[in-house]
Amino acid sequence: MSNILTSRKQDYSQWYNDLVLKGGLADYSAVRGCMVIKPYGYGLWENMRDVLDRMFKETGHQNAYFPLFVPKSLFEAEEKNAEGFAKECAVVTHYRLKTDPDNKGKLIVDPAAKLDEELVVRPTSEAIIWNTYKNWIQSYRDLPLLINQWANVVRWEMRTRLFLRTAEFLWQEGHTAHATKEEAIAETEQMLDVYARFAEEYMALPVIRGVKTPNERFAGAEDTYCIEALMQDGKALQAGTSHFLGQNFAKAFDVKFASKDNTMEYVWATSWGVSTRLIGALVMAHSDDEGLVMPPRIAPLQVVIVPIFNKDAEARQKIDDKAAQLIKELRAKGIRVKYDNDDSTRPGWKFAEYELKGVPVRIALGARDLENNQVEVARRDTKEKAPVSLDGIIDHVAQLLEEIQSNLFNRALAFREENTRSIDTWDEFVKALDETPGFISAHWDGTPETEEKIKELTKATIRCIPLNNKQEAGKCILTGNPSTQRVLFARAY
RNA sequence: CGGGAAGUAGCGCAGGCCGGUAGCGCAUCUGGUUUGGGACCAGGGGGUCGCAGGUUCGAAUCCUGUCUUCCCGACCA
Repeated sequence: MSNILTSRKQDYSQWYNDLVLKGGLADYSAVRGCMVIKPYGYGLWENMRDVLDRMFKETGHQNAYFPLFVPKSLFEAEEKNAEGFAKECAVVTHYRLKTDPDNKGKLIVDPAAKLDEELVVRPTSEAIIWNTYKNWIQSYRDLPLLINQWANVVRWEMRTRLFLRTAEFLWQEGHTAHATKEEAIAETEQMLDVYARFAEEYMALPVIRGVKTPNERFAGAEDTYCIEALMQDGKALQAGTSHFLGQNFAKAFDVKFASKDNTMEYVWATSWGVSTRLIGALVMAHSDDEGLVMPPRIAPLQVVIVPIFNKDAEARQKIDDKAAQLIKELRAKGIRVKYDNDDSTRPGWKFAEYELKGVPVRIALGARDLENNQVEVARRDTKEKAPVSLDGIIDHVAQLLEEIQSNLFNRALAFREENTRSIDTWDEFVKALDETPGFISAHWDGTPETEEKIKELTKATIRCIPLNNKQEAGKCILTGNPSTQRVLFARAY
């Protein structure tokens, strides 16, 4: 194990890679652009998934599963959606291999096994799902249809980065059908709210809720809502999206229902998703030069107990016994705890290792502590250490976990506020992007052309128009044309 | 897909120009001493040098192709 992490200042990208790889979240694989999610990273994803899944169910959704493959003819049915994803689709053209007659021990694609119709590996599942919904929806009584699926999808990206952009990723995608436009919009907003609450309350990640401009909209949507977060290098990251799809998919797949008035109407649709990209957001939002920093509520491991042994076997037994008791009591409180009594590494090594992994609370337990009826408690977020009496230690730890959770959120929020600037001139805008990156709140004349031009000139995009945005008259940062509100710009992942 | 860099033991690297028995540090294994911030001593194991061709008596080294990764662009959650 190499002990050296690249610092954020030195090379932010390398720091991120180091954390993901050395922190044991993921590994590269033999497949281009695809990563292996390791147990620690997958444990984190499981915790995130479990919370989200509960929130989805609490809002009336059910899980289902649809096929990985989408026949090309279905995929192309909704034109804009198909066009938007066409460039990055993996396509299955054959269903069989055979041994190579010219090269023993090797396989070739059997030309005789060509599919009549190619299968697209789903980059998103609207097509296959709406083709199915057609059969499930006849009457207004079948609505609303509220379905979520946990799945993998494939997008053949040109440039990949662990968790942030991989060719295959895990996500959930909700797909709902409604009788009215208003109800569908309410669903879109409700799910955005679920995502925002999840990000803020569980990931300790403050997010801006907003609406995308037409340029940045999901292919096939009428409106795309999003949550946007700010990373420590001042770049924005889209952490989740919720789309109001109008009747686009209903029309493309002919999904109609008989209303109460006995008229045939197209249903109104939404879709919404978050992915393993959230893990990338988590890493970049909270971690430091010592390693990962996990928010307690979703940390795979919340507390680690490190024994400090010495030669005295009797003292050792006492430490083991006390640790066993602490674990029992912490687990009774629902706290995820591990006792690391591996004798092949010394305490200092373990301290560094669990800091790298971002375990929120570390308890060191030695003979000296037991004599004083105390333990040493260290918190990962501030790296503070303090002796704590064994009387009431369980409550102390439980409370400390909550404190760390809110501290991480407050810290990230303060960072975002420090790095959100209101700017009114083009020169300052350009200068800020290079010198003090972050969110920039600025006026925009509302045209796609201007947005495109700004992107060309600065690589900054409009991250969103914040919900409940204050209306104020102003002049567009680029063109000087009149504007009615500020929008949020940033360079983004 | 364009530009740059790289692939040699689990990890990090040297060797390559000038072809001739594959090396170093960490990790690992065994034994011992240790344990309050990445321990120490002694001994051992592990690599067809990314892959495929070619040149050669002989290739990690020279040539061609190919795959993968990283960084910078274009694309994107």
